Amino acid sequence: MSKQSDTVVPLKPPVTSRGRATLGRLLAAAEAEFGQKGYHAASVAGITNEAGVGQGTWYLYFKSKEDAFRHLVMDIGAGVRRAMAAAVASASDQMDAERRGLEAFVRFVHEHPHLYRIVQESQFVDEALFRGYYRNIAEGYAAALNAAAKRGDLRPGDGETRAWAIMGIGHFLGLRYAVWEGRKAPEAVVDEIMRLLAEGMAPK
Amino acid sequence: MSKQSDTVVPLKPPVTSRGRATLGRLLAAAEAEFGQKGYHAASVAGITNEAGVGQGTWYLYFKSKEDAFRHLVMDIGAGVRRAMAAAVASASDQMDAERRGLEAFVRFVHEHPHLYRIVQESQFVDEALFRGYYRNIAEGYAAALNAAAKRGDLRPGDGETRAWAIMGIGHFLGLRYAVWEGRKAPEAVVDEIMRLLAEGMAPK
DNA sequence: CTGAAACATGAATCACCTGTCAGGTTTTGG
DNA sequence: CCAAAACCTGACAGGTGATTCATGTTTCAG
Repeated sequence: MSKQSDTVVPLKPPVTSRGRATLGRLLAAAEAEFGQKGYHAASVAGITNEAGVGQGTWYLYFKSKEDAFRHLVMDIGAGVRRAMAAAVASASDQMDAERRGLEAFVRFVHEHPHLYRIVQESQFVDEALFRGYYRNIAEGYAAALNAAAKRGDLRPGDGETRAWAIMGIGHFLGLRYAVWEGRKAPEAVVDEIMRLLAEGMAPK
Repeated sequence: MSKQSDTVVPLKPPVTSRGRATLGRLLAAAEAEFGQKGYHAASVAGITNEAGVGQGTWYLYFKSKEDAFRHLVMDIGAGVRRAMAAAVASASDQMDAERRGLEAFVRFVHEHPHLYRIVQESQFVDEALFRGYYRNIAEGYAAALNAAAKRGDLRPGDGETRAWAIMGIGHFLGLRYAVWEGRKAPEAVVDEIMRLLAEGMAPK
């Protein structure tokens, strides 16, 4: 079913401005179609139709439907990491970084409403791609948490487990608010989450 | 694309034991096929073939491919809630319930490896079904957390936000260990998560 | 034992999809 | 301006898939 992700071939960029415009429309249409219908239900005909080009044009820019989908997933992953890294850069301490990261993530999802569905679908297209998406995020995150713990910015504890746990919290936060309700997370909710992350919820 | 979930018609159970056996094989085959390939890539022919029956037989038991899928999602949701409720029933206090619930969830996923993919796919088949799956779990959970806070078993705080946050943690815990590695979560990992939930990670 | 109800079949229908290709049109470098 | 390169097209070949249906076979109450 799914080919290995190392078969990805970078698409050579178009040379003319007409070509760049066409590619741009195709990418936008593909993101919308894949995001709305999922990988298998999305059709190349639907995408090219929405982009306003002939069906054959698709194959000037992508090796196949699967190839394009893979690029989309990797682009999205890179975008998430970039947005969060930027948001966290100016944090004063690690707990501040957590809040900024969480908010930046929800904001990114809000701006890329197809993100969840595309990433989720990737597991049916290429399992390695799907795992890689999360592992890439988790890896850098775990390292940051471990460094923070070492420097006393967090209580001692395993950064990897913490990273996956907080990713889970962020995932559902984004799902509920950005994806389902099309808005950013209410401040009270982020406050409550930060309280949970900072002090837990066990009675004293 | 996706019909409303209120059109679900309960399938009338077969009368003879032969019929019940056939339905059982069909359901098992459907769960495996949908779980491995996703909704759209799974085929009725593949399912009936795996179940060892003719293609037409499928339509004696299900109104359509979509109808069967819907039933599968609802069955899985009910199973998750039942397993977790049972695990939590004997807890001594709320933090104990958290640990038991988390472990029960990962155990359930471990025993139902197709759960994640089937639930994730449901959003492309019927969005309301997908949201309902999580909302159903969250609702009861939030109520339990609020009650625990009221009785002093947890620090004061919003149960709903806590419920979604902990669901997120559980989701990624199940994904990493039960789904990806086919095992239960290591005790050290659960310990670390419980520490995070109980006391947080901010420096004192 | 028997007739009606339940259950089973797989070929056929109709719809739709990916990827290709022969034959255009548009853009660009010189 | 002009030839070469880039870009575009949409019909078509070769498939797959969901659902129906005419024709059986099996089960069971009476």
